[in-house]
Amino acid sequence: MAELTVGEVAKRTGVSISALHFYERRGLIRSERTSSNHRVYPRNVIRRVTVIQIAQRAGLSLAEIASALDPLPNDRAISVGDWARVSTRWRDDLSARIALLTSLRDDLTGCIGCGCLSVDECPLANADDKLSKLGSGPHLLGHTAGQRRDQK
Amino acid sequence: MAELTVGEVAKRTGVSISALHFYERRGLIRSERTSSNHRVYPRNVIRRVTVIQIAQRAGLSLAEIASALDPLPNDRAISVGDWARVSTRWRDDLSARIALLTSLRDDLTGCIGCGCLSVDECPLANADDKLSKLGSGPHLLGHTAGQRRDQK
DNA sequence: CTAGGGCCTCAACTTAAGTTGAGGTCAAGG
DNA sequence: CCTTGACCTCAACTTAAGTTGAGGCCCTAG
Repeated sequence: MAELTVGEVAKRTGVSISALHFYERRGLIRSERTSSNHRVYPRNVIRRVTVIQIAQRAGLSLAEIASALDPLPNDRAISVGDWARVSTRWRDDLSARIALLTSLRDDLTGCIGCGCLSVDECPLANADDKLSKLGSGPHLLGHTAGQRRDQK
Repeated sequence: MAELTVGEVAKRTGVSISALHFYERRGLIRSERTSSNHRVYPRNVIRRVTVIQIAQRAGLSLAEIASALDPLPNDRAISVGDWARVSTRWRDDLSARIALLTSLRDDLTGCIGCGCLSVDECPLANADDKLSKLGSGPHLLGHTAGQRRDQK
């Protein structure tokens, strides 16, 4: 049994069938079809989906994940080298996000109870400089959203 | 000049007028009207909006912010005590998010190049236990989204 | 008087990541 | 033969946080 059906992939990865269809439309995974038009996946799709899940937890959007995964083989298994390249980048992204949140938390800790929220003196109130770089732009949203959503 | 117009609030806080309208619909801020139906805000709305921005950076959704701000006075300025109560809670949320991302990063660091992505042995591949609480579900998206949007 | 600026409302659109449902196919089992 | 289960497609809906645009009011300056 070298190949898997959608249902099997869904079961093994915990990702819903509709999400797998969706990933396929977005170009994150690919499938072959049986004579009766059912999807069939090579076994390594499991690893690919796993990588996608990790990246999502790290806060990347599917678009970002897609572009990172793009150069990787679809048919062949993801190699150690491929993974090293990709994971290093993601770890760095994560570090940046962590640094951002940490500095915000530190400011927050310093300001608890200080009542200094006056727009000009508080580091929190005018931290925009600090945060505008990473915090803004098109990704935070998608990104953060992902995180928050988890909690519901 | 004890009162502010929307345009002034927008200018001072960096939040667009349409976003201020939106916050009002969501119950995060409140306004009075002039005889010609224009919004007028008490000066402390600036502080309130500042607090909203900080919370958004911390990763909270407007709904969460609204419920935290709910018990706080709309008319009177936010007191030091109010702020301490609210900011302490947010700092703790932030700490939790930071811890989550940090553990993910550590796993990622440990796994770079190990090629162990096999579904059963890798801490990353089956970290679901760890992360499922905070990381999955429908909310990931929305939350992140807020942050992302800011940047545009 | 009329142009412009600032503001108002309301509806529709946007992105992300999926989910949900309707309607249809195919193969195996009773 | 007919039902059931697994799968297929396609369109529409969902949430979040706003943005955009149309159509309209009021006040001030030229």
